[in-house]
Amino acid sequence: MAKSTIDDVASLAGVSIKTVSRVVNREPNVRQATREKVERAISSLRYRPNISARNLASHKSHLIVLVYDDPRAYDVPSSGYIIRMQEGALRACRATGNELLIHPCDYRSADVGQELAELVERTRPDGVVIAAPLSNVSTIVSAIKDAKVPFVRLSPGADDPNEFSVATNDLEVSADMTSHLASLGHKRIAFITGHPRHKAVQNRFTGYREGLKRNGLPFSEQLVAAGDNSMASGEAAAIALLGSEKPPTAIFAANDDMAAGVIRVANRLGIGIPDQLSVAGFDDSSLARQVYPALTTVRQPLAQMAEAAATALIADPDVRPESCVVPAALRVRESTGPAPGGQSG
Amino acid sequence: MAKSTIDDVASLAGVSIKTVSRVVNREPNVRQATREKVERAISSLRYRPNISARNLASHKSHLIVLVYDDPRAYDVPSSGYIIRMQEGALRACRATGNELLIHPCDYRSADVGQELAELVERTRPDGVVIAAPLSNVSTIVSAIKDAKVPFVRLSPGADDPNEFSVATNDLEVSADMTSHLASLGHKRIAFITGHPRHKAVQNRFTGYREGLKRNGLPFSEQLVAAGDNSMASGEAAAIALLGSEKPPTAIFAANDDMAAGVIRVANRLGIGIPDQLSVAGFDDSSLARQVYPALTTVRQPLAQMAEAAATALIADPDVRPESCVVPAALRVRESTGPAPGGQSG
DNA sequence: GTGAAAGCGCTAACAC
DNA sequence: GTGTTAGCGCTTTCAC
Repeated sequence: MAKSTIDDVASLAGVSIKTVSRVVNREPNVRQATREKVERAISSLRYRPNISARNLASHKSHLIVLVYDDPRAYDVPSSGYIIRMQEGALRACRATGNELLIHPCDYRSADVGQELAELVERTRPDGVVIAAPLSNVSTIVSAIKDAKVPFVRLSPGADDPNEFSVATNDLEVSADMTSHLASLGHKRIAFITGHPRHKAVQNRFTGYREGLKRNGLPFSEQLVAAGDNSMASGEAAAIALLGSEKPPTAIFAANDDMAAGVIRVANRLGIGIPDQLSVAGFDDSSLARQVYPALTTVRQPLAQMAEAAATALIADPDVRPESCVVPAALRVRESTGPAPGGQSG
Repeated sequence: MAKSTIDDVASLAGVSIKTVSRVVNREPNVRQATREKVERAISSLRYRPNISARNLASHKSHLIVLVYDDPRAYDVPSSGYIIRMQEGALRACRATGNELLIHPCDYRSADVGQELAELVERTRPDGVVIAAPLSNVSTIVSAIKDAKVPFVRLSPGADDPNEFSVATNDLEVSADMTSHLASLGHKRIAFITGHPRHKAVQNRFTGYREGLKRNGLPFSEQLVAAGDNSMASGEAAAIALLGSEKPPTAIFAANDDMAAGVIRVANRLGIGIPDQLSVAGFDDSSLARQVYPALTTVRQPLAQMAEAAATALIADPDVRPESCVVPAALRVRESTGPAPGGQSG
């Protein structure tokens, strides 16, 4: 038997197609008895509305696009990051009968803007979720803005109060991590900065400084090394930091990949973790539980952030919520411990 | 200005909408001059065909669904695995103007079948790519088969010659890995088996035995430990293997996560890698380069496999290609070396 | 080579 | 509460 249409359902139920449409779309103004009659017809015919027809008639696509940095472009692909965002966006879509289109792209490419504009023109999504670090690249954001499609940025520190965006409290939680290390008796806490384009990652540095201040610890340039989010850069930073005159007793890296680099170097140098050196990361990537010892890190609520973003896009555009902040949480594992020889707290 | 339609283009170019349609769809039977005239109109109006209208009229959705095991369900999410498949499927879709819908699902759930049937009924994709290990679960495959939608299984060892499927040579390459270890002088090569449901993973075990045979090495049950693809199971297996009377000098795990577990245990026990113990994995997950020492493993051509599968689905169904095998490759890194005290070859 | 007419299966606007 | 009438923007069929 061929696919049944709304007309089949209508004639079987003995009503008009409009009534069927009302039942399917859960609109009001249908008597209970009629509704049940239609529902019986629907299930006996195994009727499923044709999405294309619905989209064409309703001028909506029921499609949400998730745009993120192409993992191929990274030194070490942070796949877990992407998967968790997809998970959240999918949850929002499934709950509402929408579909998710994923679109990894390389923000370093000259024509990302053009690429995204075409994507939007072609698929006419109901909304676009832009993940960090793309959400901080102005060419990307403005390409989507110009395409006149609703969008939400997944980014720390919402800047433009007119635009809805979903953020996490990178700064605050980084200060907390620094306090965690300070409370273990560490006085010389180093920081490895991340990719300068990634704004969230900059906030982590600010949070680190804030954390030092809160604990009455002085900030020193000697205790800061520059990284670029890759594990290799974490290794280089660790070598510099640990080879210095007064090496730190704790290293806080702006992401897990770099923290893993620190651990690798420590292993190579025979420096015990956490006995001689405490190491903390940020992201709680799957890597964090896979390195030895397991990494103390920060769990970003990526899935919840993406879910909130997609939900906002799907909701009635007139009642778009305020920009929201989903808090991250410390995950204390084995890589941090009392400062060596110190009077730990 | 509002979005332009095919009618706008037709009147601007002074032709009928059918001619515009022909140009857009690259159909023959349009004079070159006409074609150019239409193309000028298209670009001056920035015309983009409406997908929903096209799909409705053509009875196609231009959608490919990629179904895979929900990473949330795993102990250690193998996100890289999924990202690489997505990458390949996306490549095929982008090249042909199709879109990809991703659908992670839990194959342990009682109603996956129902869930997938509804997905297909709702989205009417032009094809479904089923990733391993789902491609070996009969309820899943038959749910999709019953939905009468074309599908391709990403699975080792195509069984049903009537069905198109894309595979890799797990068995052959596992034998090669075993030979690699044997050629380093290892005589006692252990194997950690993977999740019994994952057929590819079983083939790796067969390949291991084949490799032993090729190198004149005896197979021994004592050198086999059961795992379930998780890192924890790899650790347990390593403890059993290394604590036995005659411990192996090399351990080949059916996937990288378990191999990482072996490395963790060796680190904990103070066993040097590769000096005292060689370790090999399978998958070349990002983890493989993140553990210390970097893991010798097998690179599965996941992206190419998914691309081949999606391409086949998109192509004319009458010219569906033969089932194909995309070969995997050894990635020799630092975790394998000459057998200790042995007369290495 | 090109065009006219007839839908695809649904929703929107409005009548009843 | 429910039905009628028009489309939405394309592709298809077939005529010319």
